[in-house]
Amino acid sequence: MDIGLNRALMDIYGSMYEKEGSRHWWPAENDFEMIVGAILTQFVSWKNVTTAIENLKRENLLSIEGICSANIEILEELIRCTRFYKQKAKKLKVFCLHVESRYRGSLDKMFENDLYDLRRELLSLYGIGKETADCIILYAARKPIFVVDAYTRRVFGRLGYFKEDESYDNMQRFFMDNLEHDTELFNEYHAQIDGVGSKYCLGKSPLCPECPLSKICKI
DNA sequence: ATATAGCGCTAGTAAGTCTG
DNA sequence: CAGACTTACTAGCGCTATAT
Repeated sequence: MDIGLNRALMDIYGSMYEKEGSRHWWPAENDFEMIVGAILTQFVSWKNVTTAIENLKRENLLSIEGICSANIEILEELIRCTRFYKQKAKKLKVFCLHVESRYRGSLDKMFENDLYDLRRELLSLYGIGKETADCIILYAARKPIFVVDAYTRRVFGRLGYFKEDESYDNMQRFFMDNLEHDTELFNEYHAQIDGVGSKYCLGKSPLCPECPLSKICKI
């Protein structure tokens, strides 16, 4: 751990937190809803995910048994608003069938695995890449792993820490090497980056004057 | 004549992952 | 690596209808 970097990262965190307050991430009623959200939000804004989750709830399909037994075309229709709906319907099926067959439908049982075993297992499933796996580990299993994404790359790129095309692993290592491994900190830190990335640090015409990081930003 | 609200259209943008 | 997946929302624009 580099003490200077740790202090810089905690300063950045403090500036964001001070302006935004706690973000209470991830917004879901339970672990399973969180996981469904994580899969559906791939390359889609959160607003559309909310609609899809409401659809699933309305049809009483927002559960492992529900998804397992649901007709795939019905499922596709309910989550259509989250783009790539055919792939995503299949992804939900694959995940739920896996938990059903290997853990008798118990997420808690699955979460008893240690962090890196759980990560390997999630990554082996169709539809779960690094970001989704890490989101599930942090926000549902509540184990300390740092989630990075396109917002992280953009925000920290503009702060001068990352290249435009920095790899997922490099970004993740950067945070995990220089922060205390604490589930609550990782949770809130990612949520704060997400907030700044979607509210101020926009791709086109960012709103720098309002941004909590403007005083330490390079652009 | 000018202002403006409402509508339809287009282009750009949006929390990734898999396959070959 | 690039290509595939392949929807929804919205800002921005021109157009028209109605109000000043």
